[in-house]
Order: sequence, then structure tokens, then C-alpha cells
Amino acid sequence: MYQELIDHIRKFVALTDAEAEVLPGYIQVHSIKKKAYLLKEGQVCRWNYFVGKGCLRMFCINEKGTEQITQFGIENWWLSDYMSFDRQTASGFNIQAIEDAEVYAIAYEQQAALFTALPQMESYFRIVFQKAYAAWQVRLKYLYDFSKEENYLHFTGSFPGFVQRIPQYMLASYLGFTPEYLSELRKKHT
Amino acid sequence: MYQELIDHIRKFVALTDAEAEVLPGYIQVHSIKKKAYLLKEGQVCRWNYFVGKGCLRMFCINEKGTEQITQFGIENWWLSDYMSFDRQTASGFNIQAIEDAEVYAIAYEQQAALFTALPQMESYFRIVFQKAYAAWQVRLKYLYDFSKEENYLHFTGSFPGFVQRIPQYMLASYLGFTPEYLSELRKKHT
DNA sequence: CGGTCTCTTGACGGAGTTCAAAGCTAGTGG
DNA sequence: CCACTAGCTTTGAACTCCGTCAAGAGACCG
Repeated sequence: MYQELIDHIRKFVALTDAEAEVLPGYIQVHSIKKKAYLLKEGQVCRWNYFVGKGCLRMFCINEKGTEQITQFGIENWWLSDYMSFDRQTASGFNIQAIEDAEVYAIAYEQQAALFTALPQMESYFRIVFQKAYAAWQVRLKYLYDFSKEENYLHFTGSFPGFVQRIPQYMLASYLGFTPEYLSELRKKHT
Repeated sequence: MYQELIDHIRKFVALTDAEAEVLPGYIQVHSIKKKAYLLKEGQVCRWNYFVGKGCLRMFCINEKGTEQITQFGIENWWLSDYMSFDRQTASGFNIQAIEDAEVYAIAYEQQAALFTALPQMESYFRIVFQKAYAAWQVRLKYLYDFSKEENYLHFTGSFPGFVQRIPQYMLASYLGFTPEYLSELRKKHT
């Protein structure tokens, strides 16, 4: 319990065992069944989630009524709609479990208290967000620089294990094209 | 001097006048001429830049040899290649001034000392990065959800003043299409 | 002024979408 | 543990958005 989170925090900042015991006062554990929703479009996003086990997806519904996946959340990754979370306004996203999952969740109202109790958590999140933003810059470079075919090859080459965990149509949605075209690419590349 | 930066910091955390006087010990001011480079592909990114005046662009060169703009940096915005900055590895990006600019720059080696001297700066950057990441999530939603035409209309509608500051071909590059197609869109929408 | 950027125009081509239908797979209940 | 069904994946044909290429017209700076 809390072990995945504690391990992750200790990769970036110091945290004594005594301090780690304080975490449950500010961060909850939620067990999520496959297909359950952690956030629905139109709601105010109350939680910032850390994935301990399992896999989440974040998506929105476009004007044609199809789901558009923008992010996956896997083990050791923080996921939330940060615009909605930060401003406590209605979200334009959905977050759903695509496997049974165990997540650690910080409520919006408890965030400030956590930073007061454990100031190094402020530092931890500074580092986490900086790295997440850095990863985004790289992702955007690929998105713009390469064709959809090249993006597919790059992604499957980089995360072969992950690709097998999710249905093809979700991969297609994440990469920004149709399941039909993905099928064509798969045939082409044996 | 330092006023734009101090004002920005004070939007998010407390900073006394005495503390503000410490900033020049850790953060430098650079005056940049139009077209000058702040970072070139292949270099290690040493600096994290805050734009006080002027406008920067971040771009990479794709395999066809054309420039692909991924971000602009305008007043009150932090800009850097955070992957290269964080890991001190070779960058895949260029950063260039597209107007004469005045920027505040934190060197990689001074970052830790700044956070020790002014712990609230850690909190400030946590907030800055969280908001930048939130803005990215929204940008990605638009990128995937809408056609290039809709993206063009949305961007020009949202930032009419900014669009007039930059050449058309840079706008086309940022939005992910060709100057020729942008020209077509402009004609179509009077 | 003259030359180099920048923007426009139009013809053509191709990457990727849409639609419809058929084949598969996996979960569920009996 | 099997059978049935709903959801997932594949196929193929028609179509369309947008890129490429080439050439000309402005616009800006020295």
C-alpha cells in the first residue's frame, strides 16, 4: 500500500519513513474496475491521479461523436485534466480505466495542506510536471515531423509491451487516425 | 529591470522586495536581436528563458529540410527544451528570436541554488509547469479534434493580435500545414 | 532602385478518410 | 464448458483534404 507512490517520490526527493506515513492523511487509494470512469466530461475534476497498477485513458468526444484519446496513464504516471483541476471548472475530458486499476488520488482541497506538511512534495511535483512537459515537447515534435505511418512505427517500436495491452482502435485513436488505416499499416508491416 | 519577471512571480507566490533583490544573483538578463539564436540543434540547452519583451520561436528541422515550429514564446512565458535542459543532453530543437527581445535566463547550474535561496521559487515553478502542461492538454485536444481549417480559425480567433506579429509562413508551420494551404484558407475566409 | 524574402495561384497527386460489409475474438450466461 | 452475441478487426472502393511543384506578384531592406 502506497509503496509504488513512495518509491516514485524517492526517485526525485528525500522522504523519510516517518514522512511517508503522513501521506495517507492527504492521498487516498482508489480501486477501479475496468471501464469505470474517474472523470466525465462536464464534471469539475476534483482529483489528481497517480497510477499504481493498471491503465487509464483520457479522451474527449469530437463533433462527429467519436472518442479521441489524448493520453494514456500507465504505472508511475500522474494523470488528470489539469486545466479543470487547477481552475475547478468543467472538464472537456473523460478519464476511464481500461484495465482494473489501483490509483492514488489527491483531492484539490488537500493539495495545499500536503505541500505545507511535506514541503519536498512541492519540489517533487515541480520535477514531475517539468518532466511531463518535456515529454510533451518531444511528442509534439514527432506528431508534426512525421507521417502517421512513421508515428505508428515509432510508437510500436518504442512501447512494444504497451501496444499489446490495449485494443487496436484505441491505439489508432491515440495516434490520430482511423482503425481502418491502422489495419492497413499492420498488414503492410507484417 | 526584472520587473516583468517579479510581477509574474508575484501572481503566484509571495515575494518581498528584499527577496526580489536576490534574483539577479541567479537569473541573468539577455538582450537578443531579431533572428539571433538562443539554442541550436545539437547543443546542450543550458538556459531556461522567460520572455520579458519580444517574441521567440522554437522549431526543429524535419527530414525534408523544412522548419517545423512547435512553440512560440511571448511575453510572460517560459521557454526551453526541457528534455535537453533537464538531462543536459544534445537538443533536437532551435530557439530563435523573431523580434528584438529581452529575456531572463536561469542557467542549469544555478537552478538548485535559486531554489535553496528562495524556496517559494520551487513552488512558483511547480505552478508554472502545471499550467503549461494544462495548456498543452487543451492544445492537443484541438490538434486532434479539429481539421486544419478549424484549427486555423480557432487560433486566429483566439489570438488576433499575435497573428499579426508573425509572418504567415510561421503561422502555417506552427499549425502544421503549408503556406500554400494557409493562403487558400485566408482567401476563403475573406 | 535591385535583390531577396514572402505571399498567392493553380494543376496534379497521394496519404489517409469514409462507408459498408464480412470475418474474427472474447466475454458472458446458461 | 460450450454457444451466442457484442465488440473488435479487416477489406476494398470511392472520395477528399491537403501537400508538392512551379511560376508569378508583392513587399521590404540595404
